[in-house]
Amino acid sequence: MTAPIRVLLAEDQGMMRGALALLLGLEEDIEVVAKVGDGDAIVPAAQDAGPDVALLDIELPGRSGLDAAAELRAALPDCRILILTTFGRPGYLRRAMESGASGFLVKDGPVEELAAAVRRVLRGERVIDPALAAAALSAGPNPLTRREVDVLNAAADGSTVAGIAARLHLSQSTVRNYLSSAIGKTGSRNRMEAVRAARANGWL
Amino acid sequence: MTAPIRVLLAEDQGMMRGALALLLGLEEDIEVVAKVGDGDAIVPAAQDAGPDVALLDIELPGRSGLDAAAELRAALPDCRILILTTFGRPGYLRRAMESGASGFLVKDGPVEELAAAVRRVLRGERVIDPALAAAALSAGPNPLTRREVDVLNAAADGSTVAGIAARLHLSQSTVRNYLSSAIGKTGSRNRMEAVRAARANGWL
DNA sequence: AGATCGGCAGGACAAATGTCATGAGGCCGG
DNA sequence: CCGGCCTCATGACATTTGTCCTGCCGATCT
Repeated sequence: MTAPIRVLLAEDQGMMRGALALLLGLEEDIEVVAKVGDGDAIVPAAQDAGPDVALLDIELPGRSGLDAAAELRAALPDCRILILTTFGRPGYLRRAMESGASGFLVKDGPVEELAAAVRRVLRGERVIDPALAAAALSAGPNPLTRREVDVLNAAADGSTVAGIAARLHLSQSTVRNYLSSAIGKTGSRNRMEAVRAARANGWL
Repeated sequence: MTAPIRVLLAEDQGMMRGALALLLGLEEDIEVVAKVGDGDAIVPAAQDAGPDVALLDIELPGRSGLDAAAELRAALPDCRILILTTFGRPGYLRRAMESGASGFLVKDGPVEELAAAVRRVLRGERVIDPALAAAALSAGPNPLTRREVDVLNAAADGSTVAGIAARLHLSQSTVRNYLSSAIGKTGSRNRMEAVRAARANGWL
């Protein structure tokens, strides 16, 4: 028998993290060598543990799993990356692929998929839900500019135009222009809808 | 050895559901007799399987775990209810207790807590994070009226006043009054903040 | 060099939103 | 039976928001 597959697990929910770690550990050929609950801890932990596969959640405290994936790719080129997320948003899948991930799993679907995906990814295969891939392609790329994303993010918590302008060091006019164009691009009628639409597409 | 503890598991995320079921099944004295991913399926499944403990997520498709808890309490008075949720919101805890739950667990914290909580609940103990209980008490009860909650919920997706009024069969003036008072009660400056604040407190 | 795009800003205008005062009816507890 | 609360509704008002147009700058592509 060959050496077990070394897996790094990044997931913020403690119970989920523990459960997945235990499950993967039950597999004969898999060993969880690092468990992390914070996005900023991913790269250091990986450099320390040297995993073969990194299993990354997207929504994490600190930097997101997608951002961490890009850095991990640079720091440990031989480590395969498998994104594991709650939300099968088209933009997430797109960004995951651009960040050099080898696979993209949603947290629905059976647990058995997980170990199977880890093995397939290590073999060099890509693991992507075909329906999700189709959705990502048909949705097209993110139409929002950097600043539009910034402004939507700043607006997401209910800040007023003045507050957003202050936070981003912009004039109120500029903020309203960005908001207006973001609303237009998302086909919405106001910021709330725009934020929701952009979120649903994984554009934030 | 006595008969194993019969557990019903309601959780919408397939991977989480499968992982928890497997983990609980590993315990010698616990048997998962029903797995459910939809709030409306809880009571029927419970009547079918006759569990000793029901482990319920709150955010579910169909009716929420809190609503299901109340019905379950009426249908199977001997079944203990343990709420398992992502969000430790004061209002959730309060409503859980009012619905007759015996315990309230957040999905952070170690997995080992879970089996331990199941056993303790069956023994008649209450399982509640003390810090969370304190927060729930200090936060006080939900200050929003039924209609204010309705209107906030309807506003949460970015609908305009006209849309909300149509959906709730109210006049636009009434909707604006409810919004205004909800904004006042939550200490917010607009609906977005009000929705966020109410959500954070578990008032929706 | 010219065209295009993104970032930034101002002004003017219409529409939506939030506030307030006021008042009707219903229901409950003291 | 009265006071208090909730529901529902108007109208008037100030503020905020969203739209549109104009303009400037720098980067990039052709």
